Amino acid sequence: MTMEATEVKTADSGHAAEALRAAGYRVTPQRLMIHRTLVDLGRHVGAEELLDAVGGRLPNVSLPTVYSALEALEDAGLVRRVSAGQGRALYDSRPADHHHLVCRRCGAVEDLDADVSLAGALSAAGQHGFTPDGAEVVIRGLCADCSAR
Amino acid sequence: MTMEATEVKTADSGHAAEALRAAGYRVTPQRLMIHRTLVDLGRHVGAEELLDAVGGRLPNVSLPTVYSALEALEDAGLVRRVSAGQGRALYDSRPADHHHLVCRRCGAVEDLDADVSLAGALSAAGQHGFTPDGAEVVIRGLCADCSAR
DNA sequence: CTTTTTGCAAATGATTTGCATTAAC
DNA sequence: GTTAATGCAAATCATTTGCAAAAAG
Repeated sequence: MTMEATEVKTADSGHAAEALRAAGYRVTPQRLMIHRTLVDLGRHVGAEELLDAVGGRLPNVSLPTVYSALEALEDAGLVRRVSAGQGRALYDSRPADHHHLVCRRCGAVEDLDADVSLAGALSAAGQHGFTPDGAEVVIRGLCADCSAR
Repeated sequence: MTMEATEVKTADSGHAAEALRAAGYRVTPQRLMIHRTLVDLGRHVGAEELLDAVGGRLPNVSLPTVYSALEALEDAGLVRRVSAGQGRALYDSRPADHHHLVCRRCGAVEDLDADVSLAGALSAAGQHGFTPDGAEVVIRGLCADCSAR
């Protein structure tokens, strides 16, 4: 037996709680549920959309709480904010660097797994005095749905 | 002699006018001046900042006109909108694909010229049913100014 | 017990829209 | 002349802030 059932609600809420604590944040049911819901949705969603999904699981969660939780989760390295190009920001439950496809028609953002060597770009960035945290490829165009129409 | 001086105010306003016309837009002094000002500024600016700069050259230009002109210019392929990650969008007078450095502290966006092969990423995108228009590398981190502090 | 987080309401800031007037074509 | 673009004022939308009550450590 490697996992205690007591006090552990789901496989990775323990991990999320630890990461929050490590980053100096308090662990609250709202933060855990917002994280879990984002993971379960498995796609890039905006704050309002996420609030709707959380609403069915925890009552009385407010939009400001969603924003504040996402900020804490991002700071704790559990979530990443993606600026799609449309007004609202989207949130991604995969914190590690990966590439994105951004639809110019509908604004959808999808993950793209591809092997690209960004070493050259990173070293060029360093020569500009820039200190990189991460790098990704962003491909703009039409998503499958919008291409079909 | 390859260029007529008559009716041509600056080296590329003729090009801008043609591109606008080709995209089905009317050519107005506001659109040309907004484009020219963005080119002259030579960096990534927001709509309000651009309005301020245009204000000294053409009187009574309004913010809605700046937004509408930028939309037309983008559609005509003369300008590119860059979603920095902060609230406001920034506009770039270099329409061709190129890479960006985005500062997570101050939100500044700089151009980065580096040779990166994105062929693999583009073909992976196609396999998702995605129709790419262009691709770039985005590097997040701290710009030279923010690194220094 | 102390400090952070929450929830609500209201504020902010960027961008967009409605509409009458003006300018392109 | 027709139709699109402008300028202004007002509306909209995402996100943030202020503050009292509740919860975390």
